Amino acid sequence: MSLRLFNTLSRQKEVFIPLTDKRVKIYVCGVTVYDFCHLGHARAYIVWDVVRRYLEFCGYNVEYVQNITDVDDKILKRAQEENVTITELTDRFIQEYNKDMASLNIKTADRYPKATEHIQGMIEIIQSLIDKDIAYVVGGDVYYAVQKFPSYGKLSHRSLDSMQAGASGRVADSEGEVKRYPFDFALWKAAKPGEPYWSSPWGNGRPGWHIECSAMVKSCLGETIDIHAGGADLQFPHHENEIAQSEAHTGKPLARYWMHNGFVNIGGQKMSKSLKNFKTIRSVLEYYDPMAVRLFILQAHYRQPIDFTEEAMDSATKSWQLIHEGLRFNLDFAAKMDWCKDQELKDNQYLQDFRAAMDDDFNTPVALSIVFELAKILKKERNMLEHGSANHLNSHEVIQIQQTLQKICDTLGLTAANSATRQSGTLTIQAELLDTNHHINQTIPEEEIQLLIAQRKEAKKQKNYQEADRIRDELKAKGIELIDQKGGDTLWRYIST
RNA sequence: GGCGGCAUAGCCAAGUGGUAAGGCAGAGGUUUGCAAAACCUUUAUCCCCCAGUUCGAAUCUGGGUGCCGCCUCCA
Repeated sequence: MSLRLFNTLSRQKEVFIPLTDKRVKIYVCGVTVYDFCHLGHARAYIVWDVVRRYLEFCGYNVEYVQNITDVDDKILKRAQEENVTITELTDRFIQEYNKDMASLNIKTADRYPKATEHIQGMIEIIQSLIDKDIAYVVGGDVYYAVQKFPSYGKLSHRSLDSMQAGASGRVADSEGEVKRYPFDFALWKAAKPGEPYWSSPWGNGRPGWHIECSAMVKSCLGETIDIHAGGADLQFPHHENEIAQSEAHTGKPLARYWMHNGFVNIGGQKMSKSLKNFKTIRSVLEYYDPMAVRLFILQAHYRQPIDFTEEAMDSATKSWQLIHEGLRFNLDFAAKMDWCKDQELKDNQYLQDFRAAMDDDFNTPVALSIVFELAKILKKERNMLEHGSANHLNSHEVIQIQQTLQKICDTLGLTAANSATRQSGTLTIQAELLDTNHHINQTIPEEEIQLLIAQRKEAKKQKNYQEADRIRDELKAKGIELIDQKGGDTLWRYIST
């Protein structure tokens, strides 16, 4: 089996063959840092994170570059509104971006080039396009003449004719039109008074939006890369224009594979800046576990739209608990099982099924069905033990299943590490695990819980069920759940959310 | 107007020619003083509608209906 992925260029699934054996160069269009990240960003970067992790799982050496747009009209506007410099503004939101990504367990890119650090590279490309008579200067602006690039439209599969016919009203009426042709786009914009600027052969100004990616791809990864990815909304015009710039400049294909992720909808409607219906990542994380968010996103295929609803998130939250319990198995039961460490993970049917799913254009919903299967086995074993029954798988089998689950979850970026969970009161729990759960409402000391449990046991013995139930209710109100075992013993744990 | 996507159980969602994965929710049972937790079992004769191709279609073809997106800053 080999990896096949959907290439926007051909609109087909293609076998993935990297430019250089065992190395993959990926460039992902990053954020414009003038505001908090929203769920759409979460989806995009989770999806590309999984693509990257899977390629690494397959043994590729992945070079992952994601740019930061730190100069553009919106940044300028926001900086003016807040009366700060653009650097102050962008530095702040880069920090916020990093926090959001870390909470979602998104691996950091190998490089985060900033637009402002690549102005010289942009100027060089623009100059070469002018020299080739593909770009033209008007006043202090420079525009790209799309009609000079014969394959313009090949990515988004549209022709200049059809766009002009359709856009009718919109195309003609832009203010102060100095372009020779409606779909020509800016490579360089002359600075208006009071705006930050860089000097250039065409006067003081700043780069257009699209040119930065052309310059940064070239500088960081080279003239042709393997995968160029981004949200579906970047397909046109952003990526189309990048292709026009880079390929006219180098004469070589910019990327072999173009991948685009679907949107996040809110109540069936696209979440967007203009509709003002977007939800920020941190506002969502106030209510939901970050891994539930990841699961919510990976439960649909990356090219399909997903609808963010409370119901879907509740479902994902509960689903995550199942996986989480599977992942926690080794932590909770390492001491109980006849645990042989350092056992090597052997290839098995689950891993093969996982590969088959992911090889088919990153079919994470199917991959997750395998995760659920594994997690259920472990959860069951765990509960058998917790409820005092004997386990029925031998430790060797359990370890293999545990490690398989761990491996697959690592590849999907699902981790138990930064996720709150229930915690059992009487079972051996490793210190490191306790550390991760300190934010759980630790309201009552353990001794007190044990005392109440003992009192309840005594009440039950005397058939004083009213008192026994009262104690049970009292603990429940404090977030503690009792588990009566078969032999008459009682365990406790925090109620899972 | 141009281009594209989607329509599968109460909800979410795979499958894309061989007789419906998975998650959530629901139901029944075992257990229990009663619960909870847990465990076991179970939940679409059918995949928007019509016609066609085929031994056979949710899956292919033609037509229809509905929803959504891109063409404008956007992940």
